[in-house]
Amino acid sequence: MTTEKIADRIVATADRLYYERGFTAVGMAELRDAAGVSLRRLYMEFPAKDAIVRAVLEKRHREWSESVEARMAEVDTPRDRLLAVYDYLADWFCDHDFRGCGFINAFGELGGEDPEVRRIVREHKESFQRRLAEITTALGAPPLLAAQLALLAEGAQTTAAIAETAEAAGQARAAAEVLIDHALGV
Amino acid sequence: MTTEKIADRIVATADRLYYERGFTAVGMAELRDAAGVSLRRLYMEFPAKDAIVRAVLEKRHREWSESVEARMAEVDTPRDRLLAVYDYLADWFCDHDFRGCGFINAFGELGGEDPEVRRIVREHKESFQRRLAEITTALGAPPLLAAQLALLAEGAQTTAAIAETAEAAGQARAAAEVLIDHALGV
DNA sequence: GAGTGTAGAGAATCATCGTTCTCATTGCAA
DNA sequence: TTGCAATGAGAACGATGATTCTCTACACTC
Repeated sequence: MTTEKIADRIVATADRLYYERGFTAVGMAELRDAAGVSLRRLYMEFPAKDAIVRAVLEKRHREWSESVEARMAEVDTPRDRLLAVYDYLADWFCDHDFRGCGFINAFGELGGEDPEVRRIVREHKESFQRRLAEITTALGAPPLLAAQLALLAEGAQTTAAIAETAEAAGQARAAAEVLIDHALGV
Repeated sequence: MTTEKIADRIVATADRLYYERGFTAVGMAELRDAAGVSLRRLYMEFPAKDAIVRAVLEKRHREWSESVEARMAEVDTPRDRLLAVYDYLADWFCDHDFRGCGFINAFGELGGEDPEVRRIVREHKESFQRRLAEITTALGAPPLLAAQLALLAEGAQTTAAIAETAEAAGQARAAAEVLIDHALGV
């Protein structure tokens, strides 16, 4: 296996473990076992645990963006593209191992001590909001709408995780429809 | 100082430290120093760190409920009571040391391993939503509205923490107005 | 086939954490 | 004053974590 493949497997394994149980709760020895590599190899691929955490967050950012983009690409109008976000959330919330937004979790757990984590999480959320703003602009709605739709998505993620139900996605979608229509003066 | 006062001071100190930096990042020795008690006294008041974490979350729940309730009591109509939530958030977000919702942070950091933390966080959020539902009912609006207003509040808290701006409160308030009016058929 | 470098397995190291223990001190009761 | 219980200060303990080191085995070069 090439060295990138190994790094990828480490990151994928770390992502799963960190997301399930938290960053601090999962040690390097457990990651080594789960990824099926030696400790030495772990430290050959990444200089320290921090670097793995960052790589995990960056991978998660790419995957989130791709998944949302794929959902949006399935529909034809800007309005439906905005609503596609909540349909994606509805599916995600049904995942057996859904445990909230990994970035919010990272922010809560590590953000107090690690400015780099804060930066990555902030950029992730900014990028999502920018994408929504592109679409609201295409709709002819103000950027305020994009910010509000983002609030609904954030709230739905934490609420679904904590309540352990998927219903927040549908509630957010319904609210989004009202806000969109109102912003368009319907 | 009486033993309850000491326990209170320990909990208040722990709350501040845990909220600022995270639960795992703050050890018992640091808490001992900051609270100005002996390690022995710490363990006389609480059997283990878990118990302090739980006491912190329970105190935070009482304070949140009281603060929101106080804001609601300042206004006269159910509609204004709902909107008072976002005014409270707007003030809170301006706090120099605001770092998001302590319950969401606890859920992200400890929820993966500690079912008791999950339970406390879930009950906190349920209680908030129940309170909103009482008011939407008084307004003659369906429970769906309460859930949607809660999503906005949750989203605003995480967004304000991550973006390090207070503007999410105003955005959520404006969205809430639209949703309330729509629910009432205005 | 001998020699060299690379990597795996896991022991060793060093720090830190939660928790308990020791012991000297203090406040108080008889 | 003497004896006793309670407490503070902090050392000790056992576990665990991140990181590094050792040593062995194997693959590849000449």
